[in-house]
Amino acid sequence: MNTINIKEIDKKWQVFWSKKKNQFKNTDKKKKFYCLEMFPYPSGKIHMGHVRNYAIGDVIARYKMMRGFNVLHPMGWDSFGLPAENAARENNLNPREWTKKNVSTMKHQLQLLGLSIDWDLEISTCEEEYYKHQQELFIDFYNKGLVIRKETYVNWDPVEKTVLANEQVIDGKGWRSNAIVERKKLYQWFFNITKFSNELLEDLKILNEWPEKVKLMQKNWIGKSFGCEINFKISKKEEMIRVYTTRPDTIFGATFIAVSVDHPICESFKNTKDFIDFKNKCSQVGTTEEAIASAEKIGFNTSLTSDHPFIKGKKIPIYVANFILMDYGTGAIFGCPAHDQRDFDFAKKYKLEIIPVVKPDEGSGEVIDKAYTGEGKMINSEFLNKLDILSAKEKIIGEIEKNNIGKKKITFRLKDWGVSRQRYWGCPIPMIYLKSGEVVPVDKSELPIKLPEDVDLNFKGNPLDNHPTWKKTVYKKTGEEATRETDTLDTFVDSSWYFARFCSPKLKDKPFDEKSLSYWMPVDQYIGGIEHAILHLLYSRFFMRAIELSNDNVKIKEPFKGLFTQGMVCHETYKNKLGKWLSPDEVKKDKNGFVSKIDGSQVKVGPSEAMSKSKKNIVDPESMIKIYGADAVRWFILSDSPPERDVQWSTEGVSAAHKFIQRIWNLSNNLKNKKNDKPDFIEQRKFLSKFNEYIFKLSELIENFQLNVAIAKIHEMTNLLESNVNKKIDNKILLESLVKFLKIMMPFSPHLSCECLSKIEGNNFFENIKWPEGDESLLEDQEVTLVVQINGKKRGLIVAKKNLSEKDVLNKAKKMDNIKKNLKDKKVIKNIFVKNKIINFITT
RNA sequence: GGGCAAGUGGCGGAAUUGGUAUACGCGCUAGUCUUAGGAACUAGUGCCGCAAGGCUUAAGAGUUCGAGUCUCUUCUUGCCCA
Repeated sequence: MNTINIKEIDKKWQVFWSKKKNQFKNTDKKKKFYCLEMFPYPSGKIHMGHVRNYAIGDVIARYKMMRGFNVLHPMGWDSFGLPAENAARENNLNPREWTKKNVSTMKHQLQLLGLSIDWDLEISTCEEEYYKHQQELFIDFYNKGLVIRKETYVNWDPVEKTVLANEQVIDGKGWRSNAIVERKKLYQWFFNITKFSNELLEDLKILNEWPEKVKLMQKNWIGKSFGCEINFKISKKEEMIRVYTTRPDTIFGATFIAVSVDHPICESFKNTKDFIDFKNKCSQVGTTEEAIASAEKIGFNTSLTSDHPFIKGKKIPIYVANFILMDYGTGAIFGCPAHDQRDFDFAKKYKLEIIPVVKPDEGSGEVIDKAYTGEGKMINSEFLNKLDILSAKEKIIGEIEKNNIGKKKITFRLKDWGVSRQRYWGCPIPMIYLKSGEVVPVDKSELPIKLPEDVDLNFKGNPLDNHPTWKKTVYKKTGEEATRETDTLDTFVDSSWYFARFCSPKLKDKPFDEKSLSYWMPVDQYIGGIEHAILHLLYSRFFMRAIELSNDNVKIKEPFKGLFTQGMVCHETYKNKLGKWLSPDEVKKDKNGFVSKIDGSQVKVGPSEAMSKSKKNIVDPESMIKIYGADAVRWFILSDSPPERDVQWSTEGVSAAHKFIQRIWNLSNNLKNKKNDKPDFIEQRKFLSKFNEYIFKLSELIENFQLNVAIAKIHEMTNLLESNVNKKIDNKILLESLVKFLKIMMPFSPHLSCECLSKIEGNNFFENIKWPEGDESLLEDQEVTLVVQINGKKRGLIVAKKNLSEKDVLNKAKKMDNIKKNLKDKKVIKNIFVKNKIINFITT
């Protein structure tokens, strides 16, 4: 036995593949396969999450290539973003330098994994060659009315001095800075994603290769709701307040009206001190639904009242309330405290009337300490009484439309996508401001609008705005002086079309070549983390539609045909006596558990959690590759758990994978040098039949993403091969099987497979590597094991040829000792026979 | 509070979709070889029992010749939304 030299072999094949530039280009242009993994942010080093993501993708890409597909498997860098700015500030260098250094480190690390990536297609979003085209797309979208500028309240992060998207606000705090978010009014650029609200929702139905879970999350995010607009007349005035509600059935329980602080009716008292104070109070709460829902409900009494549209003579007070947003619905609601928790809280606080209008099947229907939101029958509602909620809704909407005081309406929760960021390290927005106040796009010939290199990052606020000369420009059409937009684009924009750029990544004059795009798109298999289930995927779906709308030669709406979301990589956590986190490097296993390497003291082992810096439970991929080799690291991360679930990294596991690699190496060497025996044909046939079954199984498992099971089956194949080495089987057949086996392993452990195959088949083995085909005819003479049951209990097994008749099975079963014994003194009333599965005797 | 998953040995997990529960791997136990073992190999390993045998997929019920898988109830955990 000789030991495998993983370092040498890894390097040898990585160099070999990099020279074989077109390893994944197939001559058959019809069968294309675009395999894409979410590209990384160049934060410094790759982590195990990347390893898992790209190992999964590589299995799929290599498998498809072996199946004869023309495979596109590119990689790039999501390289704009705030961390570069922060790091640059700390280290006093340009974000570009920091980013470039990280890209080169991480590229090297990815290459150590032996991925089948075509590095000729590499792109980086912070390079002019990329963002130039993004600016072009921005102008195209603008010309199609898909880019709008509007003044809205934004989530203002006071530490980053920038605007955050709603989804970047977590628990009322900035997702990066963790600072409490404020509300601030600003002019912002928006992508008109709501134009496609309904389409984005409806087309989820055709994405049948997406996880149901992700589709559900998107559906909830888009949030289509049916409701109704109702005009409430302000008492003694001609003005109306238009409210939106999804519960028009509860109109008889309406005891107040609440409007947003920005509602037009506030115009008349907007300069009063009380109102200004109130408004200031409101602005301390973030703009997320969550922040608003959890904040204390406060109101401002306008002293106005409104006439209830269905109860003659009833007047209800009008409040301004902090939980009503101007950009959802109409910015006004009617409050029904009995059946909405927010309204209930509000009514309690301001001592407003609470009238129950829905009575549950049990109980009195009285609403005391909590709003009732369940099913029931209408009460206190005149002509709606006794109806259930749904019928009441229909009836009241009918009445409202008949009386001409409102109409049925569909509303979406989805809002337009604010893309302005007050930051340096992003794509400049190609718009200019004229002296007249007009805002226009720059001429396309002026692109790219480059980022300046000489910026002062220590300036709090927007560095581009602070730059002495950058924003000064000239409007090409008229020659007049103008000012540049100093905001840059949200980095989600960068990642919303990179998949399209990969189809023609070096093209100079256009974002993409339409022909290449229609050939490669959509991405056949997209792979990445579940954390991008909503935003990145939704934005990309929007972008593809926006591109289609602004380019007559593009006819693709959905960018990702298949989607797979992988789980996280976890590791046990360790704490010392003082409660301080210890890293896996700082502890070792002892007879009594884990102890500290430094002082030998006892270490408390905590639950396995997602690897994170704060818990110090990180394992560095590069050092693992150095110890165990690329194949073992890839092998282990795929072997232990289903890819969609979290996996636990363990030293034992990766070491076992390494031992397995060594075992295959030995097996391959032994079989190659084995002397030939006189074959026993029955033995041989048995082996071939079993081996053949695995070939079919493996294809199926890979197609279904059951990579952990695929690896288990490869282990079984190994056991089968090893146990047959010393049996009377023609060596040629064993060797042929070994070659097939090594090809099956290729997508998982390409270095090992290539090394072994090159030794068996010589240096040209790589020219035409195909996935082994199973033999249908061999499946026919498989042996099957039938279960013999008595009253559903297992009493014996019959190993027999496939498709044995009921009669034959029955005869065999009745001859078995255990069956004879158990059937004695009993009368068989019937038997149940399922071909190739079971025979079950039913007795009295 | 609502929605969606999931619950199988000491651990990660498998189960042809209603037909041998615990594949495969880790760990553990014993043995062989070795100067050594954190190497390799061999055997064993769900639980109870000396055995025959019995029991077992979070708990309980139901459908069925037959349930990890289907239905209902309860409990627990995770994720998303509020």
